[in-house]
Amino acid sequence: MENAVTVTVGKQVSCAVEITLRVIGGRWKVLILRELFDGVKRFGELQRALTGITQKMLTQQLREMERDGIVHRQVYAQVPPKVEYSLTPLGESLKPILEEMHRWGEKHLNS
Amino acid sequence: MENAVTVTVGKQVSCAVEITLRVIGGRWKVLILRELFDGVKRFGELQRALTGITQKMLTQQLREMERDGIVHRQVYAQVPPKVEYSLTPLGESLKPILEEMHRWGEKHLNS
DNA sequence: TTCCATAGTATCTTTTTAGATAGTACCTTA
DNA sequence: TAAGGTACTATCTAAAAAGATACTATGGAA
Repeated sequence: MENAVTVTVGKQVSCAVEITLRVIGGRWKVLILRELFDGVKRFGELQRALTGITQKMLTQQLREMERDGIVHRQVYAQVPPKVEYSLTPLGESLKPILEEMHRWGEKHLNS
Repeated sequence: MENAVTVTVGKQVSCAVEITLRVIGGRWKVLILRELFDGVKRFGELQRALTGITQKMLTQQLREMERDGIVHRQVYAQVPPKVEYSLTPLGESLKPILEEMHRWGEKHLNS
């Protein structure tokens, strides 16, 4: 958290915390992560679990998470299509953060 | 992180993690927090430290953080005005999360 | 032949978030 | 009398994120 680790300035990142925030930020990513901490899931399973998400949003978020290296996408050459999503080791390494955030959120609720 | 702690559904929060994300999310809050982990700061000091932030944004973010109970606002009845901002104990309790996020962000940079 | 399931794309609209810019109040000092 | 310093508020605009809706491909089953 020291200023020494500052990276870039301006429109860019000025603290490494911002990188993490970009990776897990937004309305859906933490919820997707929660599902995937459970294990491998298919596209449709995720969609059913995340009530309210549109296909477009789910696809878009999963693509970003893949690009960020936290989600692995496994396509099976079948019809109808089958695609499985899972966490990469980097994705798994977010778990302590999410757990801390979860505890904090609960505490905040009752205060 | 268990589904048991789920709170509300729909437009509302479905996991406690989302609460934390709301409190620290956005472009500026983590940076403001970083400044305040350093100690008490005046409005102008914060503005100078956060290169690029507008007064409106700084005021707005600080108000939200105050409403969320993580920032304390101390007004001195002087002219010209003097207002000091500091973290509440609840605000301080975010430090472990931000530290974890910082470590993760750094690791992600070099990978 | 038509329908179904799955995992998408493609557009368009709405909502949210952020930024730019100008104006305010008040006492002190020059 | 005018300017300065501090911490704002008020509008308006731009950009980003999210949402709604419709469309696609493919092979097997009815």
